[in-house]
Amino acid sequence: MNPFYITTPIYYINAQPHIGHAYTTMVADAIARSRRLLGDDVFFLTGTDEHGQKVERAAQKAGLKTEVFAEQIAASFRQMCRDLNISNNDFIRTTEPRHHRASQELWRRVAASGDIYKGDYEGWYCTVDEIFVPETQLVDGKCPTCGNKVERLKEESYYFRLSKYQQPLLNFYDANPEFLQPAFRLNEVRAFVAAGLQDLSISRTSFQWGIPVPDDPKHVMYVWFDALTNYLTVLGFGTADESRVQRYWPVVTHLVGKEIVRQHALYWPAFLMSAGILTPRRIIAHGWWLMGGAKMSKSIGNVARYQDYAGVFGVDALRYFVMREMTLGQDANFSDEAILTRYNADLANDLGNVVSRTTTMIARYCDGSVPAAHAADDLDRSLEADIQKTIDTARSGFARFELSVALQAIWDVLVRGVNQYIVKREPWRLAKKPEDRALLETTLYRSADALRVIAALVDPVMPEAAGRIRRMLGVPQEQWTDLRPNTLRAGTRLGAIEPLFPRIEKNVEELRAMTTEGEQKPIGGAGTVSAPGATQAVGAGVTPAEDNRISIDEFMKVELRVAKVLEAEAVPKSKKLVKLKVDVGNEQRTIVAGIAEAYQPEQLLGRTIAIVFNLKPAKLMGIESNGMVLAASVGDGKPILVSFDEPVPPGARVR
RNA sequence: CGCGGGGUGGAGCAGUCCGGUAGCUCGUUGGGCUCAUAACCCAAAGGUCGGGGGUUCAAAUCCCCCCCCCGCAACCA
Repeated sequence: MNPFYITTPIYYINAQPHIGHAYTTMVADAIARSRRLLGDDVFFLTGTDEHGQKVERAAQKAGLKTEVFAEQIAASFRQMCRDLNISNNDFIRTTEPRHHRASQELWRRVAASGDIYKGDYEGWYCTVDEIFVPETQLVDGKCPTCGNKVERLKEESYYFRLSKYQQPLLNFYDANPEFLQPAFRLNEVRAFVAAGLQDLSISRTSFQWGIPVPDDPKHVMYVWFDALTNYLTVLGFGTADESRVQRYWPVVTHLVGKEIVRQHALYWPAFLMSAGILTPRRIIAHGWWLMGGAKMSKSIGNVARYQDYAGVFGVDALRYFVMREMTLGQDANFSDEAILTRYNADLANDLGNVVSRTTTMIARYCDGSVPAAHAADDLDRSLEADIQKTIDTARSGFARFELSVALQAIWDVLVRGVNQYIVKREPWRLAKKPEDRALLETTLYRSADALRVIAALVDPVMPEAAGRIRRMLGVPQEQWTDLRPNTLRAGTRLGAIEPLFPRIEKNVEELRAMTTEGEQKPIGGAGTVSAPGATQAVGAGVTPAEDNRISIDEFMKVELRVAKVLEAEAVPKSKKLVKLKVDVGNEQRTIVAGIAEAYQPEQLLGRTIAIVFNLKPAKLMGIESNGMVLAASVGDGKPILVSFDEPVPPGARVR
């Protein structure tokens, strides 16, 4: 058996699992299942990434010991695997002893090649994103990515000589054009590497929640050094028995989201080259699910919960939807409308119905057992050719990770093909004439045989539904290696007939109400730390998390005042900024506001607005801003200024 | 000249690497069928493939220029 090793990223435990985690995991599962059906010896890994300052702090905030906090969130990821029928062979947690051992072993091997040295690191550190932010990238002293405060850190740090690997990496990319898919991602990474690489800081002394550096335990490893190693940990790397490393590592495929391509396609091969370990065979980078064309984000509140959709449509339907709808590498839209349409059209009307009509006719006309086929005519031969063609197309589609292509082929040729075949033969008419008996039996045999093939081909994507089709037909699970037409045995007794995917007769509004239930009540379960606000309507139903509340005293520190706009002009070369001069009663001041996309400068003249009065000054595009205008931010990002119904004098306090 | 993605019938997409009658799903319209989950089957309408130029016997596809949308970064206090 050929070995095959597939991984998901290990998921960082700063958040509950959502549709993005679910997507990656379901795709990896479908790939793993397809390989098993092709006869490969598959090892499929997922897990959780649990170290870092962010986790340490989140635990403190939740009032839990870090270990307990980590255990709770990890449990919800394990639960996700159960919920989604994931067939992983192992589940790694980076806090496990085996992983500490493996990470330290990798460190030692890298150190042994002379690629680790000790230095000092001083810089601005964002604890949310766990990165040092270059001075030039700070946005008014805050993290450009997440907008949170950064901290000045100076600490002793070990460095990895990443710069040494610039040329080896470029050579590696050139020699392995298939290493990273889709191809344009490799171009991006290549461009990044070609621009020059800085050595990478790979240890921290500023927190404890991590894996100690060998022989220098006051350092813990930088989270990515530790995290990436997980893919080797589970194979027994650094133990006495590395036979599974020998077997599976050369054939590894890392499935990742596009946001972590750099870590996997750049840092990881560099670490491995340094340690004298084979670089990964293949990295597949998928796109993101967008909600209404916009990025999913907690602040907009448009994060989809996989539980809601699995609850309404079933796990198999959710799996089918995400794999059919998204083209590998591209972003795609997740919407109630789209999943409802796919469900009813593809699963209920096409697949479910063809199973229903075929089994019903066999029950009615043939007493519930599969009849024998008789002489084949052109129509039969054409169907048989289509079945063979679909088997080939689907197998190669799965092998290339093009799940949507494979599924499309199954539907275009087979599911609809069988419907066409049935309509052309009109078995209900044949059943009325005894002299047509042979043709009737042939028709029903071939239809049922096609369903057997369909069940086998959709098995990786919809294992549960495939099983139900097989039970209705009375056939066992089959490997793809010997899958071919006409192997259904005549005389097979059908099982009980049941609707495979009942139509869902709901309109989009009803559906939306069902899929947004998550906002009304906490999810429950051990892993719940804070309720992710899953809401569709922007701003609706947003409730502050329990531990985000502040006291009245804290609020009163913020001095809000009424101001009147005296002058307004666009900031040159800027897309979002407007420079305002405002009257705040007893003084005038300049404020730079990021509202140019929503307001023309002349629209602002003379307006009465609300500002934060006691904000520290900040420089934006070289202009000092003294204060901040208040505006509502809505889903599409266009701010709407706060205004007053009655005239109010500039300088009045707002509270 | 910041990096990248995208612009294909009403909607959502495939096709673009390796030129060869423009394809799929949903929707719309008309017809057929009654085994089946008011499902299924057939047919039709609907596109100058963002715009312009070039290469070619032939361009959605290759080359050049331009426009628009979306991420990221620069500029959301």
